[in-house]
Amino acid sequence: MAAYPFAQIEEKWQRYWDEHETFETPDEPRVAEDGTPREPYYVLDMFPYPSGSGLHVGHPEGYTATDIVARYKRKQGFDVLHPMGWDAFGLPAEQYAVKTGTHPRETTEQNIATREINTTDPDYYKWTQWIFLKLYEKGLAYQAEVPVWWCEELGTTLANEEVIDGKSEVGGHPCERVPMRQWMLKITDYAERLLGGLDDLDWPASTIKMQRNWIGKSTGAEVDFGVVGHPEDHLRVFTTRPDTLFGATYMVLAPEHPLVSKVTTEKQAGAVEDYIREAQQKSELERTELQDEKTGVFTGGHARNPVNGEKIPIWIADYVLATYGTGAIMAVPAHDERDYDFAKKYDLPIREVVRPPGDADAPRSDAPEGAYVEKEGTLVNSDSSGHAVGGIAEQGVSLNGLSVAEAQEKIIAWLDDEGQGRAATTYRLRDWLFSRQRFWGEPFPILLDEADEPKPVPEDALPVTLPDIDSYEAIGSGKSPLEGLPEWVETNDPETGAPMRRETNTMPQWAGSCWYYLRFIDPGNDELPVDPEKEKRWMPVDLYVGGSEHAVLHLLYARFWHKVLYDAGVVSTKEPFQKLVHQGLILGEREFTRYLDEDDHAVSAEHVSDGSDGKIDQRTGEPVRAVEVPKEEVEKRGDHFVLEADPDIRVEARAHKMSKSRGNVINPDEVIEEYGADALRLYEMFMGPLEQVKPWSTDDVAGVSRFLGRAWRLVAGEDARDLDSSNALADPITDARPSSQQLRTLHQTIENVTDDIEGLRFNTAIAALMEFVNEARSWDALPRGVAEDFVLLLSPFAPHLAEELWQRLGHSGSLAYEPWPELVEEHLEEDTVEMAVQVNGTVRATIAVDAEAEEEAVLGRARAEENVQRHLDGKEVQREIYVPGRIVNFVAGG
RNA sequence: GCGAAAGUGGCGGAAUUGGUAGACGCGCGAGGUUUAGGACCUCGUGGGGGGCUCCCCCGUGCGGGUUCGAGUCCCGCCUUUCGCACCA
Repeated sequence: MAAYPFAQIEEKWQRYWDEHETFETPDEPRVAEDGTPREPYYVLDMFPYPSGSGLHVGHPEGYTATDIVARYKRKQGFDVLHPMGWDAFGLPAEQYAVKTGTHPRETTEQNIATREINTTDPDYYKWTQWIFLKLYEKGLAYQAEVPVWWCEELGTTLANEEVIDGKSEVGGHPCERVPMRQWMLKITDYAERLLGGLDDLDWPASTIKMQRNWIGKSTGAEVDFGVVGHPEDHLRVFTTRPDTLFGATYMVLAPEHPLVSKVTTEKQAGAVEDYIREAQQKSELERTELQDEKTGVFTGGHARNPVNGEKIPIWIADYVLATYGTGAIMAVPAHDERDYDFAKKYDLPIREVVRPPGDADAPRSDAPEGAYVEKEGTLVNSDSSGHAVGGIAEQGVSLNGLSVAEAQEKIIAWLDDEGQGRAATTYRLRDWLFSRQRFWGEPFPILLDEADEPKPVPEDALPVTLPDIDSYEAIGSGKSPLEGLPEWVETNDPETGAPMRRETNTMPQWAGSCWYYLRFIDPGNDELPVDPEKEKRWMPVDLYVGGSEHAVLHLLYARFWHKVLYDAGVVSTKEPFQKLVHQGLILGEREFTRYLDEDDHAVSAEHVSDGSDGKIDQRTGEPVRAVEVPKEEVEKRGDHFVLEADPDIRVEARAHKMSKSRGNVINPDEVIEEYGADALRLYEMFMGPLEQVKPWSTDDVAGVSRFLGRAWRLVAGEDARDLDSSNALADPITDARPSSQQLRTLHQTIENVTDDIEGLRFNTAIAALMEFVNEARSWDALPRGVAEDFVLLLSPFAPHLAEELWQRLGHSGSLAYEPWPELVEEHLEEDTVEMAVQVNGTVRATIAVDAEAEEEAVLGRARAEENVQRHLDGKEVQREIYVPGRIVNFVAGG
């Protein structure tokens, strides 16, 4: 039998909330009893985003946390907006999973029905298109030819990750890089603001850092190098170390650099072409992963260093990325590790120009081993001031003797004066490739004329809806499936009537989720994405909870759109999400694994490591296979778990990510079936800190379920078996005044639970509620007022049970808007306190002393303790440490 | 390779201003209750030791240090997890 009748209780109260629209968020602020309007509080979960592993208990974790905060804030007198919705675009095959993915609302209640939004609803994506038009009007959406992987056999384009060794991951068909017309969003225009905006956000430091790294701001200089034999051209490089210009002994271009063919000499043409072809076959993944050995070829051409007129060779190498900076670098092997490796391999000259601090005077004929990359030291070998620099400047420049910082400043000024360079900032962030050749996405509100010139669809013609078709399959040749629907594609210019074609690419998955938090505020508006008054009232989102896998993509894209909407006057805040928390992953139950080699001999776990093709015995390189071991056959020896039957064989003990293939997925529906939604909520929060990765343990769910049963019986009575035993109360519920001891227990609980919810420490908040119940069960009688406050404290965590108990305590309505119990400090005060007495830092006794006791009296009591005397015997007390209410420490020696 | 976070009982985790380490829960043990129980109740539970209402020693990844006092602060390692990975 269940610990308490949760099934009846939960069904009853879910129906009640639904019928009474208990959690409806009003558009107009509610007014508190004293006439002041309630403050708004906006708490939001990231859109459910279905994955291949289907529905599992990780899903409700974030929702439960936000639901607890929402319920708590309502009791604190806030108007709370806590909506839910889903993003169904992008993954048609998983739409069913998306729908079941929203099912966890059973655990978070149907408090959202009237604000539900769905990105695939034309009434929603009308405004996604509207926002795209704003981007377009501002010149932030443009078309460009971008190389993408194209697979002829599969008839589709593929992402970088889907191509290995120039072949498709699926089927192994050959692929090639083809430039295609793509829509791009100019997120780079906002790089600086996206960076600056991070400063004032209450976000996890790691996420802020990831965004900073992603944006990747570098400051330095652009420098123009002349091309020998081509006076009309120059090679522009970006460098963060312009101080090392005199140390540049060669240049390297990315294989895709536009000037490669021009600088290549006839003699080198064959080698260069071969190299470029090879580089093209590699995916970007390979180019970066196979980093062990750098490769490159000499073009035969030379460049001229603007600071000294030196003629240096031009190479091409794929360690220089076409997409970063200018796609060309000056190589300073003495002060850059990559350049150093390359110079060593191809025997290129290395010239030291920054001498590390400490050996400034040491004369050096040979370049030192390795690259010195620190920015401390003194410039050497950097002087062209005695002469004109041929064709560039009348007078050279000297950096010798300067620090790195001084040298940078001086050389940038000199380059600027001579027109050969300038201070510059570069970002790693690239413009956002915004089009997909898929059916299931938002259509672009764009028409193309006969010359392929885009023209926006007028606002009043939105939305541009997807056609109603059965087959979503690709039609080949790199075209969107929409292209095969002439009746949809062919249209007329609504202004001139001229024949036009619709843009057939669709928007990527991220589009709809870039602004959904605004739509929740005003879901039915057909005039605007969101009403400005309402936007002002609710924004920004006060608490945003979601997985860290979106740390860069969604959170960066949404911030970008938000800033564009701010510039367009649509929103009043510069940042959308004020406070952000990532819930930690929930892993499967802990498993014990042993390993067997091919002959079924046991292999101790410490010898097993990851091979290229699964687990191997690292001593022999032989493959091993994993076998699960029941936990009864395992014991702990020292730091490791071993087989009970053979203690020399270690087993691996760890929890794994839930996945269908591993078969360790816990389904929340089954947990709810057995223990109820309140128990599931409570357990998910009790497991540990919200942000932390935690292993699931079904046994532990039983523990919190027992606690709920004890709470139920504490208030409803030991005999309360089901709802039919009417509105029974426990006999010991009394109308007598609570004792000071009872008040102290209650108010300690109020203090702990309140502080812990504020800090999102739900695990310790629940522990405090458990302590209350453990204590209260020993009382002869439970005063009604104490019981009521306890039920209110419990209610954010176990709302169904709390409502039922609240009703049994004599209330007719929901407790959802009952005020949160207030802490009364004086109830916390204790008459006596326990203090530890130490001798030389080790506890030798504890004494109960009057809370008001004077230091001397306490020390006297402490000294009088028998065990303290024993340890002080024959010693002289040199010092007495007294920390009121906490500790006494006698420091004795001799 | 670089960066960040974290290492506490058999397990999940408490103890974030240095002040009685192990709250709370699981598991385990003993007892009670029950026709029965994967229910409920009571007590115990870091390890070791003793002459066992009590006392002693050891104990928060490892090695040093600061302090009357360190899980907490400092220095140096080790391990794990998560990011980033030629960004000039």
